[in-house]
Amino acid sequence: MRLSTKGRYAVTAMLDLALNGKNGPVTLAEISENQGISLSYLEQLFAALRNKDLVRGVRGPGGGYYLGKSADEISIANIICAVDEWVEFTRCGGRQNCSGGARCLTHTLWDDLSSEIFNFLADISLGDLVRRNLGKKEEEDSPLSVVGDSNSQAA
Amino acid sequence: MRLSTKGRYAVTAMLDLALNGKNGPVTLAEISENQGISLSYLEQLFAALRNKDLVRGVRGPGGGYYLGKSADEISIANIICAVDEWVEFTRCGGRQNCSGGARCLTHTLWDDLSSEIFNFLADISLGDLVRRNLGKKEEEDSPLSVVGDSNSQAA
DNA sequence: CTAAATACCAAGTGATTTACTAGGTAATAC
DNA sequence: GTATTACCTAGTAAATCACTTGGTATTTAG
Repeated sequence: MRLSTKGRYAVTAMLDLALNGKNGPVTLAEISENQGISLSYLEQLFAALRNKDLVRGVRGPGGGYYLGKSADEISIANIICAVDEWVEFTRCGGRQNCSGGARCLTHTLWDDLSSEIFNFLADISLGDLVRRNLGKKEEEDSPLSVVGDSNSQAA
Repeated sequence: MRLSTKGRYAVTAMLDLALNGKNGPVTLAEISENQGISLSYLEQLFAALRNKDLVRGVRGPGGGYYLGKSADEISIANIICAVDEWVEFTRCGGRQNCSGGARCLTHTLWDDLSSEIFNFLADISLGDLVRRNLGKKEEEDSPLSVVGDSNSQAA
């Protein structure tokens, strides 16, 4: 699993689309304005998202983008994998002199960890994030946050 | 949370160190040989790890590296944060015209998600991975894997 | 005391990625 | 028909990646 700023841009843009696309398509110009991402960069990201059927574009005036499927069917892992091409880390494709050595021991461990992270992100859907956000908007000061307090201990 | 190949190199190297460092220090030359990582690149990674007290170096013949603390006290998040400098994603540092707009809504959501991923990795220690690996070595074909089958569905 | 082994350090490098700009073409609503 | 939108291609400065080169500092073995 590769998790870079590019993936964050994509997740952020998709979140914006999910939040604002309730009635009618959302233009990339709006997302660009909302999220402060350059229009052309968004076009590149959405080309990748379109290839994976995560979004659907409509041309012409009044056009824009819809989600390609329901927000509940789109996981964060889907989004990140669409724009951040998966790169194979281990050089030994199972074969080679690597098998059996101490080298593949850690490779296997890393692969397991990698799967765990992937599954973690695959379990969170765009719909989850939207509901989470709406809940926050309405309760505002209710201490019932699903995601924990998240006072940026991730720094 | 930034998760790139650089972080994987660091985690892999630390895993190698934890597995082979039971008696006496492990040299970077050994890790380089075991894991197929260039010696000088390892030196750079270990410089960062040393700064965070995750490893301790011993010079001279018979020298090498020890873990800076017990494997149970070192989380995967610790390792990745040591080598992959944390980059702030949102441009609005809380202030600015951003607050209140639809922009910060998704920013907040991303921050929450980011925290979740961080906490997830902060909950896995090097010691966990080592025990996981030893378990696998001894049971080999027992279907009691802690991490699931992980037949690379993360691809 | 000397030589070898190791950590430690600094500079540079080609390849790739990032986020962007520029300059289009294609389809559609009005 | 014209404006608006998606869609496409090429290029680019800056950063990052993984590595090479060429050292210096410290410690052990002999």
